Amino acid sequence: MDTRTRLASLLERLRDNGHRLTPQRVAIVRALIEHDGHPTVEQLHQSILPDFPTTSLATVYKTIALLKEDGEVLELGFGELGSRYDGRHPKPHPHLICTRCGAIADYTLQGLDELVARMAAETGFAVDSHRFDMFGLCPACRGAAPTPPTDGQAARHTEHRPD
Amino acid sequence: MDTRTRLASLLERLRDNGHRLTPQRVAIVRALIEHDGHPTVEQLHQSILPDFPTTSLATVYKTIALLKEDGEVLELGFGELGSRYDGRHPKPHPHLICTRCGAIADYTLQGLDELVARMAAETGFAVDSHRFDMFGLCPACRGAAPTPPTDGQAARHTEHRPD
DNA sequence: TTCCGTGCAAAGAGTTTGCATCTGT
DNA sequence: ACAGATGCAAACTCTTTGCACGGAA
Repeated sequence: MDTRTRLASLLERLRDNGHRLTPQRVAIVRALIEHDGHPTVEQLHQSILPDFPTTSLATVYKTIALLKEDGEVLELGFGELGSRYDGRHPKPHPHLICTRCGAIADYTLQGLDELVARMAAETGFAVDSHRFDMFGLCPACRGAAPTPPTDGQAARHTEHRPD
Repeated sequence: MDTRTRLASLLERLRDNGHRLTPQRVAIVRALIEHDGHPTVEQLHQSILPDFPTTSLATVYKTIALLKEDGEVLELGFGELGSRYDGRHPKPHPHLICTRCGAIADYTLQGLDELVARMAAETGFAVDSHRFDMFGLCPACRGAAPTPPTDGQAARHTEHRPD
């Protein structure tokens, strides 16, 4: 599904659920869908500020909350590191998170649902969602300086959340 | 490994790393190891209060931080729901979390390490840890009232974190 | 016109930190 | 004795909430 279709789908969903399509809301949803990656609330806020300079973080949070209610956005909370959102693929799936540059890659694991179902069956739990994250260094950061002390040579590629 | 051995092992580790074995610290580590489940900081704090009434939450956090540095405790952060700690099995492993009563069950998944290694190899990430959690209803909560409105009959078994 | 949404600021929760006072080693 | 630990309170971050004004339907 292309981003245009997905965007229309989300807006329609909001409208059908009795929510108003304010310009800010549309902009937030658009930013969420068009952002290639797993944006933070802060990043979404920043992307719409040029068009809507008075938009508050609270509004972004509220809009995302609406989408979460409908299961149209996947929230990846990382404790103190804040949360990332995926409005393109809201179904749970594995992620690879770079602990150095913050990049997050999606992974499609065949048979994961069956695996989860098997564990559920064995334990007697009625599982309805899951979370599978792996932490380490992304390909780019593996090649970069091991643990940059204070040098400014390694072209520290700026992916998301550089910390 | 029984809890007694594990406790001695952790205390030794702390001592070897140049940390002092204060009574509070020993009590916190003991509480962590002896707690059958995945205690919260609050729970650890409560368990040692009878013996050390002046102990502060900060001290509990600091002690856990030491163990985390040594990789001797597994931290399960749940965003707004706070964190749970596992001092018995610090190696990453799957968990089944009951969203109703808060119970957390461990699961030993054969071949998980190989699976993670395969995903790492395919994506080029250098994975050094992971997190695999499943959310749903535990066996006890499945049988209980679907979504207790206001009745007081269902013997709502008190596991951890009743929410 | 009527609610719902916005945006500001204040509140909240969990965790961390600063600092003076103790204490293990 | 001295470096390190404790414990209190303040600080911090991310997120939620209260409320008056503004705007979608």
